[in-house]
Amino acid sequence: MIASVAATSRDAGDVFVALADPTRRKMIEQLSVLGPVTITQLTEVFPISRQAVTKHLDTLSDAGLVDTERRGRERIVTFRPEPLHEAIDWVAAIEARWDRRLAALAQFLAAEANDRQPSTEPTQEGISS
Amino acid sequence: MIASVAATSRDAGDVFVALADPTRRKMIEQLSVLGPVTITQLTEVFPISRQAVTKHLDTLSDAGLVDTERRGRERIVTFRPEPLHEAIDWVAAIEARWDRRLAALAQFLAAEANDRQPSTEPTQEGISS
DNA sequence: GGGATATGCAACTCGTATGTTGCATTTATG
DNA sequence: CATAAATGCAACATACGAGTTGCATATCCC
Repeated sequence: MIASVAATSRDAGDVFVALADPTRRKMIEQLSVLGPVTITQLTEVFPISRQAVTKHLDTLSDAGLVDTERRGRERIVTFRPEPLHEAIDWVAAIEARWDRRLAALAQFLAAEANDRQPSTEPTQEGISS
Repeated sequence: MIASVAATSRDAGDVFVALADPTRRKMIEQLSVLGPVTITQLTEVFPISRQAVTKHLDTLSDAGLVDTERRGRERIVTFRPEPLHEAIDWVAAIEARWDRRLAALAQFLAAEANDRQPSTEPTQEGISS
């Protein structure tokens, strides 16, 4: 099951890059409320040129966060929330590792307090150089 | 309740900026597994100079994702997962808005299908220009 | 004390992200 | 059909991020 990886081969990092810019975050906020809008309509909301908006949309598109569709002479931009899960998954994995490490450390300390022969050492308490 | 805002006044955007760089994400992954390490120890893991590592740590520190503490001639770097929640909260808020909008749209369409007098319109179906 | 180790500070290069402006192209419309 | 509207394409300016190197400072250890 290779599924869930788009054809244009995005990267989880692309989502973070897309979210790193405040203007793009505001764009996503707008799109999540307004629903599908035109590039020109979206430009009216921001104090930057239409071309700047288009570039931001390109970045959001690379991250899979927006989907565009030509309709006559205008282009409809639609928000796509799915890639946000990739970001959340990464964050969740980090927190899981951290919690696991803390648990292992707590267990190690408890074992050391009871006994003087710790059988199960935590993965690593810092690097032993 | 102004609480939970650090003294150095971070921004939720700082977290996204910190996570936007692949090297910094790998640093966080390392820190979440290794636990507190020295700058020099952390540098040994990456193919970049110590100064480059320090700059990344500064960015992570600005985001509140790491905490450093001087110990003798060395500096101990510790991972701080708390700010990650700010990022998750932002994402969750966006998804909530989107879902709310979809629900309102579905309700609107259902009402229009049954009756010809939609009483409760969705917030907005695109911009009516 | 003196050398080795760990870090801090500053200047510099290089690439690219952000934004602009000008012009061309396509489509809708009176 | 002629014009306005919406967008695409390309060149340009500017700022900042990522990384490097050189040197200074502080601390540990023999």
